[in-house]
Amino acid sequence: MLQSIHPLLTRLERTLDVTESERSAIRRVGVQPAAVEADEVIVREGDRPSRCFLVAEGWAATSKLVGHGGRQILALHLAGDLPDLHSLHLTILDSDICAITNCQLAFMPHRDMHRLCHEHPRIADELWRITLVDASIYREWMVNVSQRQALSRLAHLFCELLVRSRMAGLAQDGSCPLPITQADVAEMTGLSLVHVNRTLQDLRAQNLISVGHGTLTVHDWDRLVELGDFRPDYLHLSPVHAA
Amino acid sequence: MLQSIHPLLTRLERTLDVTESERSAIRRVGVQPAAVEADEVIVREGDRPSRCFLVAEGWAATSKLVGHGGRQILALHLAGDLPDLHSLHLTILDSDICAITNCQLAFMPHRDMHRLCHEHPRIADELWRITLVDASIYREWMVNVSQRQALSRLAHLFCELLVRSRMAGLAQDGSCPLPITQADVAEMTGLSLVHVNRTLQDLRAQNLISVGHGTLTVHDWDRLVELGDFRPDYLHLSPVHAA
DNA sequence: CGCCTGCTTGACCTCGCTCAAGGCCCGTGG
DNA sequence: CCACGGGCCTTGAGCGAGGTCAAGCAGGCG
Repeated sequence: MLQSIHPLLTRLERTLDVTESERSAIRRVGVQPAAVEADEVIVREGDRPSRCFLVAEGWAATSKLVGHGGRQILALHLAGDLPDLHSLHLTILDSDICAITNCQLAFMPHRDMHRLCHEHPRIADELWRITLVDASIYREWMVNVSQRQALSRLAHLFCELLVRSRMAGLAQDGSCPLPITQADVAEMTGLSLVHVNRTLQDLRAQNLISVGHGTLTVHDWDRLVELGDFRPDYLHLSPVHAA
Repeated sequence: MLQSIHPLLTRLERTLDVTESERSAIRRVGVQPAAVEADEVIVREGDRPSRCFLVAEGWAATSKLVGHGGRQILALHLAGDLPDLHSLHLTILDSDICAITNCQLAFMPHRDMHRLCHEHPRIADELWRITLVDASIYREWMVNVSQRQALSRLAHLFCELLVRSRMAGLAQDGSCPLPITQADVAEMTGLSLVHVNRTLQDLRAQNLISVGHGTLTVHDWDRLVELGDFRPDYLHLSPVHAA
């Protein structure tokens, strides 16, 4: 159990004004660190976990396999995210969560989390809120995959990634890490790998972005936002971050 | 304020073993009934509601407008559902919610809901869980619109509708109300109206279902499940209902 | 009777998929 | 130092699921 920098505390302080008594309660939540390799499955559909985890470093993804062999990435998790927070109240997992890059994780027992919630309703509310923001992102992704053309779809994804990276403290102005392959992008957007490739070339040719070598750089934010029909309200940023 | 049959109580008793003291606390949540006509907007993207509502009767839908004029239906709400429960912790709504049929609604002030949650953590947890099940359904819908072919996509939708209608006490064996137009189905599945029409004909021709006149009848549940790649775990039914 | 909403059909087109092959980069081992 | 292999990215060619446009039809209601 870390004393000075508890990962959950770090995360909560991003969006909540944590009091001193809350702070020490959070520190009492047990933490079991773990390192996983890229492509490793962290938790699997059908699991009944007794703990949940926070991504301290790296990228993870929630995904589902489909009947005919396809896979859909449903959510991306950056540093500070709690990919299976919902397991606190849903006993059986309905999707896989796997590491996209090498990750540092912090596992925390459900028991401790429940105690924390019941002793500190403000924290319970904030954790609840976090799961609601996740749900809001699902809604927007659904619109993305079902309504937007390939070009807008990728534009929207990159807009979101830049904003969220910035929130996680990973970006500098127009650039953020993008440690994913084109195949991953295909699974996030429901496009084929080949078409993702061609669409990326289109975005590059229009001088909107550069992607490659693990980095995304946005050259023309306004046009990318326009093209991607990106309105960030669905991220429910606190006014501080939206600014 | 209803005494004997409070709509929230009715809903919670479906999935929670409500104690006597909880019961009376729930009854203290103010209820303002309202009737809305089909196609009326109930709450709108950008609103900052100070109350949330339960669908007592009828069908409602959460939807978003897209840049180029399209609309995506993101969720369906049947009797007993709480379409904007997330407004308890997200101040600004990110989608519209509108009535599909004429609806009876029960509005409940956030203030009362928050008091209920803080005095009765089990209820707070159950309401949290309800929002998590909604999120799980978003995940599955995302898979549906992005990965399955039109035929499977509709099959999956109808499987879900029958199961959920049954949970809401609206179905009898293979049949349930389906008070929606083909245009609505198109907006739920991300298909064009024309293609929905043809795909429905295909489903009918295969003797899997009958649709029309406001009713859905499933003739061959097993084959429909197979075709729709339908695995109901994502609905997180309590074992009681899953049976 | 006439209209409006919802369903159906036909014809044509296109966005994105599939299959297949080739290129680039980098790490490994001989 | 070079050969080899494996990810990952790129390109070409052909095809098909589903979109779009346009029109006609059926039934319920004022």
